[in-house]
Amino acid sequence: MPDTFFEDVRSLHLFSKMSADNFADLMRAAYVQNFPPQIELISEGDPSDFLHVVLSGEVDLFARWNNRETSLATLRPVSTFILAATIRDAPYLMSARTLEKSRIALIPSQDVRAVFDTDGDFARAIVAELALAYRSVVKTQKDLKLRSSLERLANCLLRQQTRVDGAEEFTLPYEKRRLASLLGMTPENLSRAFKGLQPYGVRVAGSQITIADRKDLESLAKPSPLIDDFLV
Amino acid sequence: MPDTFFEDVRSLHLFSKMSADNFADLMRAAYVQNFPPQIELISEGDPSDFLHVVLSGEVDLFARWNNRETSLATLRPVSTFILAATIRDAPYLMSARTLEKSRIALIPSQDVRAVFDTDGDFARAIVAELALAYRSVVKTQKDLKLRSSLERLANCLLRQQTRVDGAEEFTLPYEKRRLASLLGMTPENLSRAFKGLQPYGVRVAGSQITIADRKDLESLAKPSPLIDDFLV
DNA sequence: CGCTATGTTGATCCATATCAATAAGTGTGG
DNA sequence: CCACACTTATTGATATGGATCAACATAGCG
Repeated sequence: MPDTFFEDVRSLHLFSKMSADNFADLMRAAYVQNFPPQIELISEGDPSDFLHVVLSGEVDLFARWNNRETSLATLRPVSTFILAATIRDAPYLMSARTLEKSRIALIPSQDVRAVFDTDGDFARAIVAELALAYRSVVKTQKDLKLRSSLERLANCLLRQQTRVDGAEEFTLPYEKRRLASLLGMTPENLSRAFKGLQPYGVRVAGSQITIADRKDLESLAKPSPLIDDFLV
Repeated sequence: MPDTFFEDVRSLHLFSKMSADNFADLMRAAYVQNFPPQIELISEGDPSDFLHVVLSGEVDLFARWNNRETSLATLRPVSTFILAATIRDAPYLMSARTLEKSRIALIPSQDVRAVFDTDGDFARAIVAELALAYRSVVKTQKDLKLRSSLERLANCLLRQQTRVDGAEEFTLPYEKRRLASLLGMTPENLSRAFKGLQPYGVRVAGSQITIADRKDLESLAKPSPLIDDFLV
């Protein structure tokens, strides 16, 4: 009944190096579920009962406060989320919702913590994962505090272009309204920011982006590996 | 010659549970240095040669981009910094400077990674530390994206008051100009924000803050454990 | 005690949010 | 397959939070 999601999970850095026994322990009570779009998988403040793994589809991590809401990250297969909360046995800090039909694996948090307590390799894999996640949030914070919204958008487009191997034309992987939220601005402002990038050779048609001259856009964006490079 | 800083370092959660042997390995090439105020200890982009430990004094973590600068965190004794960069053997994402005369212990990063590779307990301690740090940055990001500067200041004051066990009057632990930067605003704007909190019972005299009625201030600040509580 | 850095205040400017209206997609059921 | 409804995107007008610039006050510090 649990289909072949084991391999997908196992393929993650987080789980690939642990012993088969420990992995089996983790998977014993794990299960997979299919969710339609726009389902709130977890809500901030809830106890972290499961470590989640996106197997297919797309998940939005967001946060609410005082009737406001902001998107913090987008997760695509195959990746885990809510690892820090699971480890600390602390409530979720973010909520998560499916953006499209998604398959999510759920691994009981107590099992994760139990294996973590005994398996040094697993602990080390978690360290690598958390350190990467930490650095990623720090970069986002620098982006938010040091750049204007126009600069953030410019750099975001350059990062996207890099992800598609520098192709001059590509499709935005987000709905614009969500992109605005991720970048910390309103949808209206994003529309205007796109226009503001026209003088730098950015063409927008729906979700199709064309960057006529990367150098030109870079002259405005001033990308930095210490903010924009995923791997650093 | 290396004085008694061993115990201070050992007392940290990060090191308290590891074996004496492994701790000795870590300390073998470690050393302590005294720095005057305003010394830049590390610069973003530099390779992470040392894990740093603040033994006394005060350290500012900040970042620069395009001639702008922002403070990201303040470190007080006894705490480590640059752990994620050390673990990943990646360049620092933040710069650090002493704010006052400070004693800093420097532990070679390669030793940290070596012990990390063999000592599961140490790896687990690092996980706990990183998970906490990660959650702390996420909270800051929510604060930045969901709140206005007035709300950020109000909540910051409430957090400070909590740190001093709810005393009605306390001293700001930061220079105002740095507080402004931490909160993502200009010094001028911070001045005005303090005035904006007067109607909520906040009195400011230099760095002395008086909160006449916490409830009143909370009605504006709407503090949330998922943003403002250190431990959650 | 004076110098320099920090903090305050006021005037103005600018970026971004908000509000409102329209247009363009997207999906659904007849 | 089209028509309708609903959501998303754009555009314009306006408001406002926050930045900038400039002057002055204040407080540390040598």
